[in-house]
Amino acid sequence: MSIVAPAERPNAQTRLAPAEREVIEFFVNLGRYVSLPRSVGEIYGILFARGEKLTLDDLVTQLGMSKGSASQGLRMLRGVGAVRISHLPGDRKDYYEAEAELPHLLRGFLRDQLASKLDHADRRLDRLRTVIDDPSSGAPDGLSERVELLRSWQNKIRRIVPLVSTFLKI
Amino acid sequence: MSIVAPAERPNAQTRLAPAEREVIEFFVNLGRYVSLPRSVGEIYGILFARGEKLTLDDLVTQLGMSKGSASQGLRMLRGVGAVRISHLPGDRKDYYEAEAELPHLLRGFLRDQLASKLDHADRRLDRLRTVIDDPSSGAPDGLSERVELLRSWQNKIRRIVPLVSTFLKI
DNA sequence: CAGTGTGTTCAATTTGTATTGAATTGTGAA
DNA sequence: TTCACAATTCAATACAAATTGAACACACTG
Repeated sequence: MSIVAPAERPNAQTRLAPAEREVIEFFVNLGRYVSLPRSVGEIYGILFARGEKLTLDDLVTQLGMSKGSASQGLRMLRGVGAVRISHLPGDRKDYYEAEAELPHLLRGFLRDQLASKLDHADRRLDRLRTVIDDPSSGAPDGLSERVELLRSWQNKIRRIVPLVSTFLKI
Repeated sequence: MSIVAPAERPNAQTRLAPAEREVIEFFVNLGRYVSLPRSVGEIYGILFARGEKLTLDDLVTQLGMSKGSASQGLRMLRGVGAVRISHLPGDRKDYYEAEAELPHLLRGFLRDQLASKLDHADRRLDRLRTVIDDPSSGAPDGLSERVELLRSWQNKIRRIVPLVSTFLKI
């Protein structure tokens, strides 16, 4: 009985140049701060490092990740405008490249992420107020004042967004 | 053989007033945006809702969480200055209350979280540059220019922080 | 001291999130 | 149509993070 050596599966990361690996790790780290999955950071990282258009299949082989991950990661990145999609004539593949302009990236983030979250918090605060105003809700002393404080925070934050936007010339 | 009914363990959440539950959920949600564990949001939430000093044991019984969670959650909240600790004469317990002033909270966040992360990114960028400058790193064409772009982002973000701070009168 | 009432630690468990890959859908070409 | 290829979906799995609770450490008290 002979023992078959495990197939030499070339760990995909191996073929990346050191410089590329470093850039990828940079974005993976950056993504962690906003709790993005590693795969998303990797995808943006390699697109940023290469500075050229890559296909889903390129990502799969170069990064050694599954098609599923690549597909979902690209969807997220498209969603916030961090990658652009394009096509080559006579080629059915989708080609992706990194959007590297900070203003563009931030605009996407402010619009898609922050705005919707602020709205959600608004609705939640409204509901909170009606609950508290109901005498049977058992609201502790002074709670409604503290909730008004929350609303004033909310308003301040809303006024900051355009301030930051103009500073960044978005 | 008689079947003993399961002990009537009053689900701790039950004793919370509706208004309190609503406030707690608000902060749990808020915390999710910055990926804080639910327990942390709950702790800050009940402290905010009550507006009075509570002990670790109060949190355990009122929120129905373990001592371990309460202890660790409080440590984190203390760390960013979101709760204040105090003591009563002749009482060994620690009493906690929520810091409800936005400026104070943001100051803690900016200092402890953002600043250290920007520094970390700085170091990472420096390393990235040295790697790229090494000709054997296999850096793709134009990468060093794109990395310089990253540095300019970084600088812009650094200039925004004081801007926001003054606007919020921190 | 021993005893009691605190808060903390951390290995084990539970819960939650990301990733995989086979099945599926969509689409253009022949 | 059917074929061939590309991307997406999603149930199963692997992985990561939060929570538990019992053991521990500490410090005041009698």
